[in-house]
Order: sequence, then structure tokens, then C-alpha cells
Amino acid sequence: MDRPRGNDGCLDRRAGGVRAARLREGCLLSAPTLPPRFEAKEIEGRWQEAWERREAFLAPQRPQRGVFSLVLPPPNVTGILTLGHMLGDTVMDVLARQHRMQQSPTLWVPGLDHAGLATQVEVRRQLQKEGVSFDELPAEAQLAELVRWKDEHEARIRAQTRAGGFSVDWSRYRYTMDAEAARATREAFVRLYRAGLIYRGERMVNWDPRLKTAVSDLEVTHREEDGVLDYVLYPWADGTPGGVEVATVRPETIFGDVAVAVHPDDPRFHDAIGRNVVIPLTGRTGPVIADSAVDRAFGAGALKITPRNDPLDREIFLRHSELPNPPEILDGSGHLVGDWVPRAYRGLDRDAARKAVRTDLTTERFLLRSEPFRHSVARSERSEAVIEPRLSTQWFVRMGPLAAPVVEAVKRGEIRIHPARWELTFFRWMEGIQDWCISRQIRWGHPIPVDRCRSCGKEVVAVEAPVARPHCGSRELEKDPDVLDTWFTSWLWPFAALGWPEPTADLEHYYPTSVLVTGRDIMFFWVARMMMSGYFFLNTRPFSDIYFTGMLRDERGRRMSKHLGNSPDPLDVIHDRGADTLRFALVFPNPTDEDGPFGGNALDGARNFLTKLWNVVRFALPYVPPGASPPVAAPRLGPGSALENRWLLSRARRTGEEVDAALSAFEPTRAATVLFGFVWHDLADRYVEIAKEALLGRKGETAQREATEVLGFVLERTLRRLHPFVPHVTEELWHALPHEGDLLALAPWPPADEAPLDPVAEIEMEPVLEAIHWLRNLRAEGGLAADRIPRAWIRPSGSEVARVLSAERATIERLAKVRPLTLLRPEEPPPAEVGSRVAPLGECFLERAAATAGNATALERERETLSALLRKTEARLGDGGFRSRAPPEVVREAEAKVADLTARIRRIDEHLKTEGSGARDL
RNA sequence: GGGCCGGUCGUCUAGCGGUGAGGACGCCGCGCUUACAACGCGGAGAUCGACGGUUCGAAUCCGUCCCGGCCCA
Repeated sequence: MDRPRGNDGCLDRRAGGVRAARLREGCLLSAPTLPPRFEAKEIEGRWQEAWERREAFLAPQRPQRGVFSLVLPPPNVTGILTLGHMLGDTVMDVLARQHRMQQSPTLWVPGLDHAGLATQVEVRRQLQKEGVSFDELPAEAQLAELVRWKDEHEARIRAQTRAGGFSVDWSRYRYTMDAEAARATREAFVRLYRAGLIYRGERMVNWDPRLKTAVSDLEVTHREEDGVLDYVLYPWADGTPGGVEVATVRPETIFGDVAVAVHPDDPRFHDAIGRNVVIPLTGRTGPVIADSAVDRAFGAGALKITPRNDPLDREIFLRHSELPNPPEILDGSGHLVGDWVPRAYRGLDRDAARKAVRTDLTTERFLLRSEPFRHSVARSERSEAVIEPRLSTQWFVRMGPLAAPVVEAVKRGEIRIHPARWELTFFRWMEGIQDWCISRQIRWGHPIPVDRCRSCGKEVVAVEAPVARPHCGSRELEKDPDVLDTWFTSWLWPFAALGWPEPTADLEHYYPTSVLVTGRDIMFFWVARMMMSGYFFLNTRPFSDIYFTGMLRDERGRRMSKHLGNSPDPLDVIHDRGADTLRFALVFPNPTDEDGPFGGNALDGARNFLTKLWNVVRFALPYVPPGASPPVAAPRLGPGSALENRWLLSRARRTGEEVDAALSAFEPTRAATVLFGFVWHDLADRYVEIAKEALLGRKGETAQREATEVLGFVLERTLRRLHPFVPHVTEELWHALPHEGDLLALAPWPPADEAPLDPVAEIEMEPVLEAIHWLRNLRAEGGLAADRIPRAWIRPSGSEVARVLSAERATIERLAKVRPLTLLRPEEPPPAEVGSRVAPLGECFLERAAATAGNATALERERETLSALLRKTEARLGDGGFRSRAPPEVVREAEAKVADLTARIRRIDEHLKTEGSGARDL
């Protein structure tokens, strides 16, 4: 075996040797050398190409066993990917890569969403900046603009996804507006229509007058805003003085009024019910009606009824059939129209109308007073326009029947939500679910697959464009002018992306999918609806687990947004820092399912970790050169093996088990945290430092061989387990070490239990590490020069500890930089002029610089801590209830603790006495 | 107005009935020890939002309140 010389020249030559050996083997994928620092740029592109060349992520057409599949939530073409997308993608990639390594046929379907309204709004805005009015363009030109936008952004989004190293199957890439998606969309519509779950009706919808389209409840946001509440007098129609006082924030809707409603139990209005009032400015009158939906506490207790312009008014109107049905008074763009609006007001937009109405109400003394009023205002999520509730004819999906099986499935545990706390939110929404308005009056979307007969008005709904004639025999068909809500395609995605409604092989083998990872913000828009469609169209869950990621904040805790400029393009971050650094920073240290800060700190931490990993391998390289045989199994250790070897394998075992458990439980951050701690602290800080002597051959050939095997094995397995998180760097390092197979991405996931558990080694390692720690502590406090190797003594607390310390004396001496370390017998007096510590493993003594006197302080502090603890524990034991009610082992533990603390405090007192005399001697 | 989630070292967080409350970042001190200064070693720093209650025992369970955040109306 080659021995390292321990200087840079040697290492470089060795690295050269690696390269030469690799070239001889004809392996072009090999890492040429390991520079002292890890440079992401150099390696990431190379491995991405290698994976692609080997078609590593191409899912088999005919998988033979249990598959793992998932669809990438197709990002909106509205813009480019954000770091938030990268977070979800990273979580998905961790799961996908792990399952692939576990030899499950794995399919991850990438895609793109046309994002109808959102995209149209973006394109409209963009054109507006260029001085072009989207709305005035002919239909074909509008479409051309939309397609151009889509093409540009699609390219960028694909580039971003590639740069992240995400293991999607590009051969299955899908777009929500491709031909197959169009087919699936039509099919879904037709099936629901035939099942009576889609209907067209005149209903109150959320109308966006700026975009001139209906939007769904989910596309409306409510915000507290300052407004004005007007109190208007509706005088008695019979000319008697007075009338009814009505409060409104939308006085311009007065033209659509048909009545005034009051609460039937409101004593203020008992005499008013049934009388008629004048509706100001209209020349019309209307009755005062009673309805218990009226909120008596609001305004003056009376509500004007505008059946076409307010949902509550509509409800009340429908309960009072005697009221006249008014014509439309506000058109799609928010302008006053129709016979009921006096000429003077027609054509005014709603803001101008409100002003004019208020002025005229004042002039004619109908306006009693106006108050500032803070209330919740509904705005369109996409255009920010104030939503106009408007009676309009639209297409709806009946949600009740679709929702029922989904709620049941989640309650049965057939679909699991992670983190589970979101179930509550989910249920609450599902239980109050409203019908879904799916028609949009925009350009960008799938057309509604309905034709209507010009003569008889009958609807023709078919998957194929209709050729058949409706009942009346006319051939004059008119297409429905509307398009479908984007989500009407997206909600089909888990199966539509696999080819539904065609009975494709992918659909057969990869549906239902395994997991869905997405942000909570689209829980209702998308996730819940996919669940409903899954049960309706395929009678199965679309996925078994849902994982909700958190929302990223910047380091000041603000939400990331384009507007604030705190949302960098992931491609730039990858260019600067590397994909692996970004990926690790996204899962560690902040939990992937919480809204945590993300920024330079996290990126630095990830980079530091990768550098550490890089350097551990770099250190190991000379001992486990590429020529060495790959570790096929864990090294077989015996009782005579070095403690650190037994210990490290045992730690590796526990790490593996916890990582696997964390990933199964959808806790990627916990998995990353455990790996981080293992690599940095157990492997690098402890094992490597302790094992250096053996590795260097100073403890003989057998010891060297064993340490080499352990190091090689643990590193190789650790790289495998880390691979899903940081695929490029691990692939690079894996190839630099002895390994079997040609890609780490396809290497098998190591079983955690192949490394032997060794609880004895773990227990024995404790006092060794502790001794090193306390001696270092004394050393730092004792004011010793860096090159000074002081003498040290330990009086162990028990014979077992004494045995271990004695066996590991050389290691302790080396790592604590003391010599010699002398073990004292139980009552053997300590030396003079020393710093001391009373630790659980025993008393530690170290020579110190003559001038320092910090020891007494440290001891006193320690004494105080221990005394406080002792008092607490004694108090607990003194409590009668404790002894009788607590479990016996807890009582015994407390007793042992009291004994231990008492002994240690006594020791400290002894030390302090010596210290006192010593200090006087100074 | 209703609901949900959360308040733990300066910051971000782990722990969710018996702990000397763990870690990371930041901070302080000493060190370029031949894998790593993007590092090593040591140190300081938290009565776990407040008040009650349950319990032999509460950061952990239950109430009330306060403060954040989100969702719905």
C-alpha cells in the first residue's frame, strides 16, 4: 500500500496518478484530481451530461416491480422559476433519487402550465409597456403574442431545471396545452357534463371588470381598506314624512335596487314592513321586505336589495318572488348601462358613477351623512381590480359530490398529508366547498367543448368536434366563446401527464403516483382538486402522500417577491454558488416545511459543508486509492479492533437508520441534519483525527489496513446516502474513490444494518472524548503556549473508565496535546500547581502557566451549577409523592444523581482548598 | 368577525411529560497542527411569550390572555 508523505507535492503527484490510472481504464467520467477547494462550476455540468448520456433518469416502459412516481407541479409560464420552485424540486429530487437508488423504477414527469389568466395578464402588461393594447389586437395576434411569451419562458424554465440537477425524465415532458392535454381536458369536461356535474347557469360570480372575466373564489383576495359608508334616506312612497335609512358602500348600485330589507324581529321597522319607499334618483319605488339574513347591527339596520350586484342581496331576492327582476345595470367593464339607469348616468364607469350619485344624493337631500369606514375589500388576485359581484352566465362544476370521497380518503389515511397539521385546514375548506366557476372570458386557454344550436339553443357536448346536428336539425352551430380555467387542466395532471384518457403503459404502470410535493398556497387551487379528479375519473387516489413545502423568506424575514427585488433567479445562484450548494442550503438548516429565512448564510453553510466533505475525501484519497478494491461489505471487526473503528461503524449504522427513517417520514431536513453532523463531527472531527496514527502506519500494518477499510467503507456509503441531496459533488467524489458501478446516481442505496451496531464501543468512546475535551478546556484556560505539551493527570471515577482511559491513553495525549497522561488511583493525591476540573469521567488535572489563576473561578462556577442541580434533585426526592408515585427507575436515577453530585462537589471543595493554598504560594 | 399555526440563547431552530434544554449562524479568546482559515480548539450566551391549572414531576398536557403569521368571511 502506498504511504502518503504528507506534503502537497506528494498529494499532487498522487492526484496525477489517479488521473493516469483512470485514463488507462478508459473511464472518461473520472475526476482528474481533487483541488483543495470544491469548485461546483467545474463538475456540475459534467455530471449532468453524464446522467443524461446514460439516460439515468429515463423510467422503464415496463417496470417490473413497485414503482415510485411523481409529477413535477408544472410551473406557470407566467415567469421563470423562483427559489421557491427550487425548494420543491430539491425535495422531490431527494425522494426520487433515493427511490431510484433503492431500485424502484422511478418516474418523475416534468411539465409546464399555460397558466391562462395569469399569463394573459403578464403579456397584456408587457404589451402595455410597449404602448400596445392587448385587448384591441385581433384574436390571432393575441394568440401569437401569448405563444411567443410561452416559448421564451419555457426555454428559461427548462434551463433552470436542468441546472439544478433534478432527475426528471425529459422524454416525458408535458405541457398543459399540448394535444394530449387538450384531449384530456375535453374528455374530462364531457364526462363531468354527462354525469350532471357540470352545469351552465346564471349565478353570482366574482367579476374582474379590468380583465373582463369571471374569476373563481380562490382568485380573489380580501384586504382591509378605508372606504366611506353612506347613509341614504329612502322616503316613504305615500308622501308621509321620513322613510327608511339605508347604509351602503356602493351607492352607484342604487339603480339596480328593487327593495329595502330589514330584519323581521327588528322593532325599529315593525311598522315599515310592507310599506313602499322611493328609491332615490330612480323615480321607482320598492317595498320594505323582511328577511332574517339582514344584519341588524350594520349601518342603520336596513339593507338595500340589488339582486344582480351582491350575493346576499341575490339570496334575499330569490326568497321574495314578488320582486321584479331587474336588468343589468353594470356591464362587463364596470360601466352603468340599461333602461333602469337614467340617461345622465349611463356610460359612467363605477368610480365616476359613485361620485355622481353621491353628489346628486346630497343635492336632493337623500344623503343623510357619510362616515369613514374600514372594511374588507375583494380584489382580483391577478389585476388588483376591485371585484364586482355580478350576475353572469357561467359554467360551473358541482363540487359537493366530488369532495365527499376525498375527505373520506384523507380520514381513512389513504392519502396522507405532511406535515399532518395541514389536515385541519384542508378539511375545513373541503367541508365548506363551493361550486367551481370554470369558464373564463379570456383568450388563453382550452376552449369550452360546447357548441350551441343557433336555432333551437340546444347544447352539443362531445369529445370530438360535433358533426351531428342537434334535435331541430339545424347545422348552425355556435362555439361557446369562453375558455376553461387553467386549473381545469391542471387538476387532471397526475393522470393526464401519463397519457389519460388513452390507456397508455405509463398510466398503467405509474398511476397512482407516489407523492405530490408543492407549496401550501395551492392546496385548494390544485391539490384538493387533483384528489377529487383522481377519485372521479380513475376511482383511485392520485398520490398516496402530499408534502407541503414552506414559503421562503429573505434573511430579513420578508416574503420573496419580484417587487422587493429579493428573489434572485436560481440560475444566477447556481452560477455563483453551484447547484449542490443551493440544494443543500434549501434543506438545511431551515426545515423545508416551514417559512424560513434563506440567503447568504444558508448558502455559506452549505458551501462550507461541501468543502468539508470534499476535504475528508481528499484526505482519505491517499489511503484508499482508486486502485484499491471497492468496499462491497462492511469491514469485519473483532474485539481486538481499534475502538475508533468499532465506534465509527456503529455511528454510521445509527446515522443510516435515522436518515432512512427521516426520509420515510418526509423529513428531509432531519435527514440532512443527521448527515451533516455525522460527516462533520463524527467522521472529520473525531474519527479522522483519532485514526490518523493508524492510517499513517504508526500502529502497524494490521491497524493500518483496518483503519483504511473502515474509512473507505464509511466514506463510500456516506456518499451514497448524501447523493440525493447533493448529487454532483457526491458523484464526483465517489468516482475519485474505489467504487463499483459507473454512476453513483444508479448505485444501490446502502442498507443501514450492514454496519455493525456496537453499543459497547459507543459507551467506551464517551470518556475518551470527554477526557480530550476537558484537557483541552484546561489547556485553553491555563494560558499555555501553543507549542507547550503539559503533563496531565486523571483520577477516573470508576475502574471501567480507568481501563478505557488507560487503553486509549495515546489517543488522548495526542489530541489533547498533553504528555504524559497519568492515571491516578482513587485516593492518590493530585499534583500541585495544576488546573483542575471535576468531570463525570473523573477529575482532570493539567499543568498551567504559573501566572494564571482562572482555575478557582471555573471551579467555583462549576460548583454553583452542581449545587443548584443537587438542591433541585434533593428537593424532588424529599417530596413524599415523588418516591411513592414516580417509576422506581426514575427514583433510582435521582438517587444516583445525588450521590454523584455530592461526590463531585466534595472533590471540587478539595480542589478549591488546594487551589487556595496554591494561590497563596504564588 | 370566525378559524388555523406559531412564540425556546442576539438570530434561525431541535426537543413535545423525568435532559446539566441540543444544534447551526453570529459573538469572544487562542491557534495557518502537513484534508479543510470556506478551518481547528476553547468560551460566553435561554428561569423555553404571560398568568393560572392538571401532575410526584411541565418547555412539553389543559385553560385564559398577550404578540406574530396565515387562511376564510
